[in-house]
Amino acid sequence: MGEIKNDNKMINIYDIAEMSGVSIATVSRVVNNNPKVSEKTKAKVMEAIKQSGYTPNVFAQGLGLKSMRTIGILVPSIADMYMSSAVAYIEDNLHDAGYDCILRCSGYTAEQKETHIQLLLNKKIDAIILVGSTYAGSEDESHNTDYIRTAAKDVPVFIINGLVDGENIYCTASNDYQASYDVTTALIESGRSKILFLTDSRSYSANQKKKGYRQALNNAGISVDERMIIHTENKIPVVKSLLENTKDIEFDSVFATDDGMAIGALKYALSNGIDVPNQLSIVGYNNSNLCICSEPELSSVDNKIEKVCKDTCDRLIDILKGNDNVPNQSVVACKLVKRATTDF
Amino acid sequence: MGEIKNDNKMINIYDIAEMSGVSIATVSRVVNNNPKVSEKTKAKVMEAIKQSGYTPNVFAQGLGLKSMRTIGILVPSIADMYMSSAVAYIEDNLHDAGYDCILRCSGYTAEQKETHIQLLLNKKIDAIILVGSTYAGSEDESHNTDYIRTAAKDVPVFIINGLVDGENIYCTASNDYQASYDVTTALIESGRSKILFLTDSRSYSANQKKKGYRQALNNAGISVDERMIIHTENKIPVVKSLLENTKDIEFDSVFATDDGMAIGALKYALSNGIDVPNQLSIVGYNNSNLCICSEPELSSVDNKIEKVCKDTCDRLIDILKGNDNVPNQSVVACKLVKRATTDF
DNA sequence: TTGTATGCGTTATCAG
DNA sequence: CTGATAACGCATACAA
Repeated sequence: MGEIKNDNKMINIYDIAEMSGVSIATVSRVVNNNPKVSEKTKAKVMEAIKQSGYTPNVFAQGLGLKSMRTIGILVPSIADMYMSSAVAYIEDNLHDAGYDCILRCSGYTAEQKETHIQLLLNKKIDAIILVGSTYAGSEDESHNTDYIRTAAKDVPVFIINGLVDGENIYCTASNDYQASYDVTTALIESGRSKILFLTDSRSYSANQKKKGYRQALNNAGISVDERMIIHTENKIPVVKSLLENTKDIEFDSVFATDDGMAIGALKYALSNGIDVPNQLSIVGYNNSNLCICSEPELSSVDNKIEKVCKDTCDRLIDILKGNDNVPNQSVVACKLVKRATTDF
Repeated sequence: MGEIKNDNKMINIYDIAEMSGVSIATVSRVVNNNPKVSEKTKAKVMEAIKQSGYTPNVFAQGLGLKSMRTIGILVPSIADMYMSSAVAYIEDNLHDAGYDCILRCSGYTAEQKETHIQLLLNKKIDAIILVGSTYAGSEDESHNTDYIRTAAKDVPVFIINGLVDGENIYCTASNDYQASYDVTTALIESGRSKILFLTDSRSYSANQKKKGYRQALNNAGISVDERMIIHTENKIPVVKSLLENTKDIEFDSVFATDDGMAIGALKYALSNGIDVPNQLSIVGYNNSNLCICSEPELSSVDNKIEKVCKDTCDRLIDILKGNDNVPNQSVVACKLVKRATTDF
């Protein structure tokens, strides 16, 4: 047992050179599709490679090229549905372009994020992608994105759904401000005025949503009641019992920055005999599976994560090709998906 | 713009050696915590390292050690909730042990799986983890796990939720046979006899579930009606309309191999005025978020993915430490979570 | 305890 | 078009 000592000396470029009667330089040229090599010798070398099943040693390649064609992906939690689908799109795009992905889950605290980003940089990745606006700093502490600018001195940094200024930093975000403004406005136009805003985050994205909510109320001449803006956990039962214990403030609609919280509100309504959407309209965010699981099905904002990821990867690939005129920021429009928890 | 040419010559072991007035060998010893180095010189070197912010070049380390302490994770789709939570646990465990993870999403076809596993091997990872029983072969084609045995000649292969024989292959699976047997038996004992079995897969795991279902029926003296075993897609609306068009076969309960299909069945019941659980009992699998999203909430099998991942990583770390007596297979018990779609 | 010298497997720069 | 050979940055066996 356990005798898989893997002593089989890996075949290397010298072996191929010998087998095909050429120098290692020529083998290297063939492997790298260098045009200045005659068809004849190329054929010989290719044959030897095929026979032996040779593949170049990536460590040696990395040492020479200072790159292993690897991208670091940092995500607070891959178990989150929004993040995991983002990673799915990213991995797919990058893989097609010949890059591998190192995944790290950082958690949400500032310290964790900085530590993980540093560890990732040590791996000499070609670029880093930060998934989720949690990396884009929070409400009051605008300074705490400095660690991103520091990282950007080493490799290009790409942010999914956050906007951070800085050289070598590239951001793609869905237009959460506009989407949030539009949803709030639609609720108002459908006769609602007491709109509960539920969020679990103080990230860049959450702030954009909050701004859109405020602006829509302002534009409609409704003064913002700060008690209507509630920070909670993105967990169905937590939100449900939260609302059950919030009898002091009246609301005729709920707008949540994640579907989980919206479902919590829906559960609250169902178990308290509140008619949805007539007595209570509910809108979620992210257009996740939960939307079509609930009954009635949940209206939600589709934040076009696939497009955001595609844009990000396209620009990453451009940058790594050496392309110079790549825009630093881009914004993707969201889309409201109307289902049965709203009547507009 | 674009002037981030990164020309800053990376500081290397020679620089540190010079700065601290020692040889590179000594620096290397300090970096690797080699005990035979005096406290005094160690302090000097540490100081230089701290001053300069030096970190060893991982490519050079890899070239010498033939390892970059990296584990390859192969998963058919990271957007799947079950898989993404598995990857979350795996990444966490491995990270704590000082390993990084390369993630690849392979898709479900045999060809894709083989290609991706090969590409992963070329990266000279230290081990490979296959997440999901789709890698463990399907019903009829027992031979098609050979590509796993081939890979295992290069590096240890770990399978999450599948059992494949072979040297250097280590498997951890939840006991889906037993769980399925227990669920089916419970349904029977609560007075059901026409149990629809819904599945979207022919993987090892799906087969185990099917066997448990059959065995329970047999033991109860109920002959298996093959029409009750239905292969479909794990999509809520697909299953819902499937059942709406299946008026020819009667059923008083549904057991699905994934929560998504169970929710589809629930939706069918709700929209057709069928009382759940009285007229129709429903049990799902994976105990996902969907269970507490639906109304009534879904009974489901918790397959203890966290424990499965922990076991897998523990053994992986053991193996890579050179430990010899590591069991090849282990099985983790599932747990039925009773909610409102069943009355037992 | 410390230093010297060599190997690891490529890529790339020169000559030829 | 092809071949020597010098980096690349580190670990380590061997000397001292």
